[in-house]
Amino acid sequence: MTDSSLSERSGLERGVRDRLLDAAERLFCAKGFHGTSVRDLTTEANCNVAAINYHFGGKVELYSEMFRRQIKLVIEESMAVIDRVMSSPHPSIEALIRGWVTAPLKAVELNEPRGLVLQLMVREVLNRQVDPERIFADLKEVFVARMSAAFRELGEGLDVQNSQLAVFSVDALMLHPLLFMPYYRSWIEGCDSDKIIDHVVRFGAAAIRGYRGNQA
Amino acid sequence: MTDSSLSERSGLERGVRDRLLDAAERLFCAKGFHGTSVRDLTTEANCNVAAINYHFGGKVELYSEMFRRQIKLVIEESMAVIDRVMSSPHPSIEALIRGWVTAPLKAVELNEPRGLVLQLMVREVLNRQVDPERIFADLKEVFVARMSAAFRELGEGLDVQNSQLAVFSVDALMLHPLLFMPYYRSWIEGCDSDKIIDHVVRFGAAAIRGYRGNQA
DNA sequence: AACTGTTTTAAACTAGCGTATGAAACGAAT
DNA sequence: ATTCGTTTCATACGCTAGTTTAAAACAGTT
Repeated sequence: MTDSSLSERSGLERGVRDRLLDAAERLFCAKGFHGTSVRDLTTEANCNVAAINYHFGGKVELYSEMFRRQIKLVIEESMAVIDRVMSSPHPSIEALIRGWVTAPLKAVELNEPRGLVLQLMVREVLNRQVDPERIFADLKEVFVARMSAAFRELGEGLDVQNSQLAVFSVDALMLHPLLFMPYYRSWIEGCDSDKIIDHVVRFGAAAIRGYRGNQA
Repeated sequence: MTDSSLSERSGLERGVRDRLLDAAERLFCAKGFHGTSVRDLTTEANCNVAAINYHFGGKVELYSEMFRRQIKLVIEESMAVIDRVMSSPHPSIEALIRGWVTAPLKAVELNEPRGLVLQLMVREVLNRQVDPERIFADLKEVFVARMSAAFRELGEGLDVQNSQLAVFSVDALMLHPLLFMPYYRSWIEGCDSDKIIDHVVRFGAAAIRGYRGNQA
């Protein structure tokens, strides 16, 4: 049996299964699904080609397994930020948005995995190698619900639908530079990640504040 | 010689070259670059496998050729919208944003090529099959410059950098539902494309209006 | 030491890809 | 009618992909 619990051992010497997941994380994020071959993966993990099929059943199964592991981390981190900001002495829309977008945008500027995974998430939704519903189920139930509730607390006058749309829109404001950072930097003079973060915070907060007044 | 001018003929009976470009438009948008094989393309265009290499030199060249043709259309259409709104009796930020985002979002809801190409553009930037600089050169020079100037005219108090960032952000507000429309519809109750368009207009306009006051 | 179930290995397999080739068909000009 | 450049065709090539196989290595149990 290919029981995953068998692979959780000391930590010093990781098993083939875990080494493959690590390799998948690095290579898929860097070169995408089609750009990464099973031979790339197995040489990176120092194991035989057959190991992928033995442990996971195939290339796509390894892919979605790695994906689930990463999404879980991203969601937990985001939830922690919401809790921290909302339980601070003076929570504000600005602080909430800043807490949300800073880590990913900084990460993508430094080519750290945290940012690359988010890029890959978008790429994945567009390329449809994996059923997205299975992967994003938690995102909807947990994150959108929690964040839109926070928006309703801070920006008075938002109803449920408006606040959910606002969450999507702030996500848009973050994802856009996350995907197109190089264009921001080369097309807009004197534009670095700090400038972008400040802009997103101001732009998003202004939108939420002014949203109510602009009915119809 | 593979002269492209030869292929511009009556229009009733299109040549192989044009049929291939049409097939490329349909198939690449639907299934992506890797998901579409040269055999898919040539059977869709009713021609021999070798035709792609003969007329374009290879699969990627056909891909970027189709891409250029589409981008040109998108840019021309967007510029026309700017001109129309800005020369109307009472131009407003709302009208400008609405003119910009309505066509693409409506198109993607109806699965029309206009919207699918925009999705493909994003996918392309992320997958890097083609040098993006070559494709997006016009976008920068023409569109961003023109739209940010319009923003400066309408939303007083914006400097050059702010207005450029605002253009990127409104682009973000449009691209996000364009990419994730299914999630909007299923996660947010009672959400259709009209609701989304209204939201983007209100959200974006409120952001630009309130932007100035929120300095630092 | 022999048995047992699991994991790893080298090698082969099948399928599909993009591309290349050389001959045949075509069309206009002489 | 012949020539000549262009286009189309059937077919084959070389390669790499993901997967499978069957034997060997391993670890734990009796």
